[in-house]
This record gives sequence, structure tokens and C-alpha cells, in this order.
Amino acid sequence: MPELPEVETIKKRLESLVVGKTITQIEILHPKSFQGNVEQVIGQRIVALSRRAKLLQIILENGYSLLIHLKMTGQLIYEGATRVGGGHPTADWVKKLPSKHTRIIFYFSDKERLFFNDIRVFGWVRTLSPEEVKREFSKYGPDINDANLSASYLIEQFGRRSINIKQALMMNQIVAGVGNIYACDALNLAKIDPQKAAYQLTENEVVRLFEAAQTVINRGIEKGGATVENYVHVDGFAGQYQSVMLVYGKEGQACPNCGAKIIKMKVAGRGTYYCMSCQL
DNA sequence: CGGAGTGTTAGTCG
DNA sequence: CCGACTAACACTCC
Repeated sequence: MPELPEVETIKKRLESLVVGKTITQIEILHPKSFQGNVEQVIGQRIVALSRRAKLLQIILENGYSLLIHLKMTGQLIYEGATRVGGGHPTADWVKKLPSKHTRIIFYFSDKERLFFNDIRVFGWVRTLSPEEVKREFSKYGPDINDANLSASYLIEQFGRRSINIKQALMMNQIVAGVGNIYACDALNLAKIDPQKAAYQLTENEVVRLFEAAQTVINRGIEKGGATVENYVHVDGFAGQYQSVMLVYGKEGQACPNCGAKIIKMKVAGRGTYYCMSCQL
């Protein structure tokens, strides 16, 4: 269930394995997971991998792209000389593949395979022309770790929203890549109450939140993403952001900032961990 | 066993 | 345009 750092990690891991290889076949086990035209992909060499927001882009020689969104439970598992996995951590990472959650299998000319697994089937793989990719990306605000993103943009965006700041921070149309884990941690690091209306943040608070969000996202990328839930221990599979997590999943534990007990509550329908004593 | 909860987001309706 | 609510779906946990 990846956010930006997890997708970035998958991108980096897969890059050295698939760039330069030719896709010889695609086996679609679950039609809903694949939206596009297989003809645009078969026989094409992969020239590059890219990431925008939480989307992974596989760029093909003919200019078309495979765009992949893992949503909550998607996984990409590459099986070559070794197995490399990323995405929602389950036993599928180490089980025999295909598993019952395998929706799509990509075959390469060297007989190696890439499995797209997805338990809840929210995720998808699409084939898109360069124009369609552009249109898709234009629906998103700048990535949270985009070097060109400025605090003034966020001050302007948050300033005209009456929704709570946590929800605003997770809106990909405003700024892309921040999901529930990193939103909780960023708000704790910036000492801001997740329930506060976005427009009520002072400029200083927006700057603080912006910097905090970049800090936790970059930390996530450095740690290879987070691996929580049904973590299956296999070398190289799991990111380690959870070892430096601030508040996510830590109900009842001490706030890393002030030591008070971390509270769990619902904010806009999502589980939210925060510290009532220092996040104001 | 029933119901809630899950690292996401699109669509609908007011 | 904005925001609240719901659905898409499978599985685990209490």
C-alpha cells in the first residue's frame, strides 16, 4: 500500500532489472486490473522507468507507457535470478508465483517475469500514449519532494480550503505523494493538529508543515519505504521507514516530541495518530 | 461469526 | 468550485 517513498523504492529496485529488456507476453488473469491495449506493449523494449506522485511509469521504445497504480494492496514482484518485491507486504512476496492475488504477469525475452499482484483489486495497469500520460499527470499537483515546489504555493492552496489540514495535505490535486502514514508523521513533526482547518494555519505553520512533510518523505525514500502490517521477513524486501516512524501506528506510545501519549482517532474517515499535547 | 478497519482515490450529490 | 459521503474489493483482527 504504497505512498510516494514506497513507489520510488520499487522504481529504483526494478530499474536495473527491466530497463533494456523486451516484453514478449502479457498474461491477464484479472481483466479489471488491465486497462489498455496489449498491442502497444508486446515486443517493445523498456527504455526507462519513472515515477510521478504514486504512479510508476514504464516507458517503452515506441513511446507508449505502462502506467501502474498500486492503490491499497498492489504489489510488483520481479522473478529473475533473485526475487525482488515491492508494494503491499504479504506472504505473496515469498510464496510460489503466481499466487491467487496475481492479476497480471509480464514475460520478458530472457524468460524472467514481473508479477502484478493486488488483493483488493483497486490498483490498475494502463497503456497510454505520451499525450495520455501527460493528461493523466496534469491531474496532480506537484510532488511533495519536487524541487520546484514552494511554500508560497501551499500557503495559497491551503489558504482557500476549509477542510482539515490533514485531508488537504493528502489531496493529490494540491500536492502529490502524501498518504496517511506520512501525513500523520509530518503533522506531528510540524506540531500541527490534523483537525485544524487548512485556512487557519498561519504562514509559519504552513512552512513548518511543508518542511516536515519533505523531511518525512525523504526519510521514507532513504529507508526504502515503510513495511507495516503482515511483514514477511526476507532480505532486501522490506523498507525500514517504520523504524523511524514518529506517530503512525503508535497509539498509547510516547510522542517523540513531548512524551505525551499518542492518541488514535478518525479524521475524515482515516485512522489518525497524533499528540493532543503538542500538536495544536 | 459479525463488523470494523485497512499505506487509495473516483464519482456523485448537495 | 467545495466538501461530505460512498463505493470499488478482499482479507485480517477483535
